[in-house]
Amino acid sequence: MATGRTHRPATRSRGIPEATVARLPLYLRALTALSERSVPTVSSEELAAAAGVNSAKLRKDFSYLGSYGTRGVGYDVEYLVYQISRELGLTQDWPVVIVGIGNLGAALANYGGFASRGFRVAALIDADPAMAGKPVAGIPVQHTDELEQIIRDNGVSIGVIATPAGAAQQVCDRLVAAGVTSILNFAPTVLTVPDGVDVRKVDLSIELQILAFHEQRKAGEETGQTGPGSTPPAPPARSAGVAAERKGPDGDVPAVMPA
Amino acid sequence: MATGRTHRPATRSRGIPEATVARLPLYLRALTALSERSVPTVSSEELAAAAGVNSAKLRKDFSYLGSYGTRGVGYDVEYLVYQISRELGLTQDWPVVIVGIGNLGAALANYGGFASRGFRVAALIDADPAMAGKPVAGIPVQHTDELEQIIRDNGVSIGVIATPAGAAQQVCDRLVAAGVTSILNFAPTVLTVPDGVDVRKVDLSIELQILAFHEQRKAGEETGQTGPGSTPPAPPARSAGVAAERKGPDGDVPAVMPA
DNA sequence: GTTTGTGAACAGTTTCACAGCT
DNA sequence: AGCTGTGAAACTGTTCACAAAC
Repeated sequence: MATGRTHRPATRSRGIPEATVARLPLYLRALTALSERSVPTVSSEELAAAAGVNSAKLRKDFSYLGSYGTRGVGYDVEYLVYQISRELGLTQDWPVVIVGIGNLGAALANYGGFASRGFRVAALIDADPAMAGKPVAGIPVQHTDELEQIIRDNGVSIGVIATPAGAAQQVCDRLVAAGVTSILNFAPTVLTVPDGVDVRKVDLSIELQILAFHEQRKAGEETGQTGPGSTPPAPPARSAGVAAERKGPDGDVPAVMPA
Repeated sequence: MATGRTHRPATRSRGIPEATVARLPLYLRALTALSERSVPTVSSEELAAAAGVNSAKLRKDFSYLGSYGTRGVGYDVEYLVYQISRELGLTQDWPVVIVGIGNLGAALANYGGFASRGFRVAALIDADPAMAGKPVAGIPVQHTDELEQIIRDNGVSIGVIATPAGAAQQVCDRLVAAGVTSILNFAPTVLTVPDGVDVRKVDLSIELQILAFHEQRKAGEETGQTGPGSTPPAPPARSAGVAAERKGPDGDVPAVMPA
């Protein structure tokens, strides 16, 4: 076994299945919209439609939280908003730091949905000394040297990494050492963290590749073809032992096929 | 049944499980890194470690693609890069449009990982006439009026929505009507699309809420408490019929608990 | 001896369908 | 009559463990 865990152990936290937890924010958003329109109660059918899931799933999900509905009537919107908020831990506020204030980090800092819902941007941190003091989204950027201090002074337990891939693991290690136990990673790298630290990743490039897979399938269905017949698949070296005849001195991969 | 599907039908596409498809980009990234270091072969154990999964899972995943390894040796890096790229449809290039060039849209346009791996930003589109013509990441922003024209002229089948939530469904409808069949949605809304259109969403706020849930659980374990005892849970109105006594005239929800 | 590929066991998730409460 | 809450069934995904290939 290696130095640290890479994946959280799918911890069926407190009896609530992970898949359910991942949907609670969706329900909460739909409920908040209903609440703003002063809708008093909602049925599982209506709420499920608003959240984009089916109603049986929604009822099962809510059953893990307790019996918060009324048979023959539906769910009290306000009450459910409160219960889900509480379950998600949104009745307290969570100071977060964003590390890496490039294009993406700045966009995140400016993102409204961040500030709402109990999350507060406690600090913006960047390695570039030239950025120090410059305000982004009204918050002055601080230098990476201050990272540990900032984490401790603000009691930060959630960190957002928006650095280049090369810096992400190092930043992650420092965040964890300073006491952060939840990390949202936007850098395209696999982070290794100790047990007890949660990592979630958001990866644009991965999402696009998944879409491309399905897109290709759709196209292939129409024409009966699997893909465009470009270079034929180079067969793996068949001679025993050394299998690396094909790799040229430049070591460059045609992974992306420029054309 | 409503006007359109909200969820793709979990289509176990071409025999490859969805969960496996979602990990292929991860393997590809790890393999590309190995390839750049001119590593000729890799074992399932090593590659799994680099991708942050366990080796049994990786072998099972690869078994869906075919038998591309050599027992006693491992996998040929170059060959596997090619096979996965092809499976994901990355041997062709995919023109994408980004709609909504605010902070986030601009960050996405500037994101390097976008341009690599077969994705090409074909156009940037924004509703603000003042932005039209202004170059972002070297690409001039075009007005929403041109959307249909752009999609068709460039044969775009993948669209990225980075607009405010309120505009997202409308933009989505126009993209779909113009021929887009895969959408990556950054707006915090549930999109409704017809059958045959894939939607993937990236939602910062949801990810943070999931982290908060686990974070709260960790805190609760230490102290034996479930949460901070703020306002006691308002009981659901017990009288039959009208259940909305508590909602004030401003209709604002205490979902977020300012303190 | 090493490492893949895979059937079989296990675990988690979704859907069904209906009993039970209002 | 209407809608929730939930066992049971069906399905999907993961892990185990070992035979087969090198």
